Amino acid sequence: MTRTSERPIRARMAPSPTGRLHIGTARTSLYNFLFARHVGGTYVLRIEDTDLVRSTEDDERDIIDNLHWLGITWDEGPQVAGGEDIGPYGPYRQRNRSELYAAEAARLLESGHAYHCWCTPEELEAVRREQEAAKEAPRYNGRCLRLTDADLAQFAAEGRKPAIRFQVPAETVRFDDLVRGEVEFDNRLLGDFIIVRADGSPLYHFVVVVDDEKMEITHVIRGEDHISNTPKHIALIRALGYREPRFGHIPLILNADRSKMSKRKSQTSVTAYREEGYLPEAMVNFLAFLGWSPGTEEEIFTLDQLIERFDLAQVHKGGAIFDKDRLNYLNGIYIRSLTDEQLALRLRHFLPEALDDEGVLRVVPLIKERLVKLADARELAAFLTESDDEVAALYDADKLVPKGRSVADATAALRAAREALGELAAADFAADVLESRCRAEAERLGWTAGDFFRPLRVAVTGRSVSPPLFGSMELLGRDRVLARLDAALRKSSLQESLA
RNA sequence: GCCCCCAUCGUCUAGAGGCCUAGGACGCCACCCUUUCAAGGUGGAGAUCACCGGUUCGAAUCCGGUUGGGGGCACCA
Repeated sequence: MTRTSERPIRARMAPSPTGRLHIGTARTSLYNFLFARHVGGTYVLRIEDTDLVRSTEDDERDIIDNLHWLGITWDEGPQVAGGEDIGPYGPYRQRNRSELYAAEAARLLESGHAYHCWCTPEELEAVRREQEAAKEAPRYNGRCLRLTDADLAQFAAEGRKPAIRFQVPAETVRFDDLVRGEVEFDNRLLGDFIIVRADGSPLYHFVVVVDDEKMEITHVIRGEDHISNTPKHIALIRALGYREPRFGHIPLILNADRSKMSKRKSQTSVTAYREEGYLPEAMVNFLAFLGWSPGTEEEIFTLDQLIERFDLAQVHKGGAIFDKDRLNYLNGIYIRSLTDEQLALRLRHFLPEALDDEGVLRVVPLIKERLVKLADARELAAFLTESDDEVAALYDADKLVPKGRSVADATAALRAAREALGELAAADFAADVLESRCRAEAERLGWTAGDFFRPLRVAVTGRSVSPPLFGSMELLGRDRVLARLDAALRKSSLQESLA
């Protein structure tokens, strides 16, 4: 066997644009990336779009954009979705490599490693159903291996077009998996499989082998769901006279019920997490630790630190549940590690246009340590862009009145605050001034500060949970604060008179 | 059904024969701080290392079996 370890190291990610970038694909891409960068190898992006019906340019764009967003870079591949597709080992979209696959399939036909299969999908489906009913392994029965000239003439007369099927050699295949060690499989258990459809388009197991060879890939790191497919790939590699790459199968990311992470049971698209306001740094840190750990108690790592520390030998064998609580925790850590300016920049698209850049920057100190996700800023800062009427619509006695107090009490508190703050000039509407004034009022009325602040908070923000009260008042400004206090006063006096 | 893979607190994990009466983190609970909520601080509950046999003076760590879970077996990737 060729000693692949002596070839320059080349790894690849091979997403299929038949859906948004999947969390699992992102993690596999990340591990490949960390591996390639750690060893100083070359990293290649190949688009696996052999399924022309399901592949879309939108999905390719989503995948490439999100890979970039995560900070994953590559040396070869289509750099821009829908863009040019050239490079030293290009093209990198499989739809642009069909001549190559046709030629390699022809070689297999010629050498007798593959044969034409005239069975229709319906016929195959019927056989499969019979096998399942008989509790047998569902695999091809080899019918087209034993065709007579008469059969052939008949198919031709019917106008049938043949698919090309690979004849799997009866042998035991072994390989040394980079994360699992020695794996053995008896290929006699496999049925011959299709490598080219009747319409001439090639299938995954075939193209992946051809491309990995032609692109000189030395290390194939992929999800564990492919470990059972590896013997097929090795059989193909041998039949085609290719060099065998090293294989490494990483554990799967799981749904809460421990099944393979799927769209039905979990949120799997990276775009969705991005839109919720997860930071790429947090996502990368989180994903890296789903199946790998540096062997120490450190847990916060930048991409560069991950590259430095990553080692396939420390990748786990068991699958890991996607734990959103932990992602949330990490996201909070990364959000709080940003400067106010950096955070304001990232928050821009999550906040209403009505809040200008200066406005965003001014709310940041108030909401920063309250954000789990960037999108949380919308609710936290809503009181700033909502009109006084909108805020007033949120008032109700339940919120306005502190526990153990009456509506009359709340009214008294609001009135006291209204009068005290009304005496201040707009220029004096600063958090520290507002706070000392309000505390003085609370003391004068014999209220605890906490109780006294509650009606004010609801009056000013419409909510019983809000960013720090006086900072919020400062941002709102004198006129709007007083208007809201007045509105709350009307509401509570009204309720008082009704009571 | 057959084959392959896996197995430490609810979750992510440390652990590569004695350092483990199993460590950290998330989550949970309590307290502190405190104008709400957070953030932060302190403490706590939480794992007979799936089970059963071996090997060994000694096993979470090595071996075998059992059980459980997952994955694969497409003219999807």
